Amino acid sequence: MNRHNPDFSSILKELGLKETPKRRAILEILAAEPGFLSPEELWRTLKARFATIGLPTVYRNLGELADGGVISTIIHPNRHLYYYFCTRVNGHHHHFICTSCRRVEDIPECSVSAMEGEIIARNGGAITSHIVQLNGLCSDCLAGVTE
Amino acid sequence: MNRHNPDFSSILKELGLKETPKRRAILEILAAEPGFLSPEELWRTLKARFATIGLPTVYRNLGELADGGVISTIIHPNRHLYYYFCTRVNGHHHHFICTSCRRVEDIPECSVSAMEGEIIARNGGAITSHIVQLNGLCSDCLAGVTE
DNA sequence: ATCCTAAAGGGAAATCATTTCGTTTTGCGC
DNA sequence: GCGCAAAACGAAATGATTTCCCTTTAGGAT
Ligand SMILES: [Mn+2]
Ligand SMILES: [Mn+2]
Ligand SMILES: [Zn+2]
Ligand SMILES: [Zn+2]
Repeated sequence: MNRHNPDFSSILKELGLKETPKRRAILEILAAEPGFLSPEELWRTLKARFATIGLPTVYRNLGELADGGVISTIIHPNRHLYYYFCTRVNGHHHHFICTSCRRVEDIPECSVSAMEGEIIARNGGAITSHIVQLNGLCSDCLAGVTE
Repeated sequence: MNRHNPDFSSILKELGLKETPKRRAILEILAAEPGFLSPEELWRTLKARFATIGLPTVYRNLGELADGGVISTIIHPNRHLYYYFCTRVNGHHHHFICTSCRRVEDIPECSVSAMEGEIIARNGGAITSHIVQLNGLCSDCLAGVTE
């Protein structure tokens, strides 16, 4: 039930998604991966396990799982899609991504929620969502650079 | 020199960009716009002023100006490009965007910089940049919805 | 165990925002 | 004014992502 042993059956059931071999494989691969993956990279890994699997299947599943909050998207300067296994049910949090090795680390505290109140008080309106992502070098990559 | 009367000549000179009529028009249109624009929308406006202007010219200029920090990009769920006039020289800050009318408002305080220190202390590594964007409804759109 | 049906997958093709390319024009320092 | 690098043109290419239509499958009901 932790990051490397989540209960995929329950997760999919709650989302109303059928538990198919490919869907499960997508979750397994993502959950085992310390960094974010592109749909195409995931597809290459999947093709080693399945005789036939289409790229549209990968896109479709990633989209559904992201909508369901089981995986999260990464914002990349190249504006391509990247996904990371991180369920929303772990509570609201954000991510630090290493631009060198792609590793993703959780940032448990959310800096925005604390100030939402005063922002609304000042500007009016309503905040429905927010995006926070820290980019940089993880400790390993930083050590490699400065070594 | 405020938002609606910036010194485009100086800005472009500092960036080492020539002051062409089209480049100036792009800045003027963006600076007069309260919300974010797509390259294509900007192009349509520009075509009213110039007999010929290519979409690649718009993309190229937007890219250069964003690289130079004169305009900033908006993160949109549809993953298309949107730009907003907001110079980096105004100091580090972030934006609240109205998902209904596209209005952009500055958020002067940065919630992330305060916590960067402890994040690094905990995880190691180095933070090189961060993304923060608040999405919601501006006061006008909220009033319209609830009226 | 078999049926049934909506959901899922396959694969080829389309989409279309964005970029590239080769050529022509233009800003601007001298 | 000259010269040249930067800028703009426009047609064409690119390629990540989506659409389409047909086939297969998961899983609840009989
Ligand atoms: Mn996470
Ligand atoms: Mn701003
Ligand atoms: Zn948050
Ligand atoms: Zn900030």
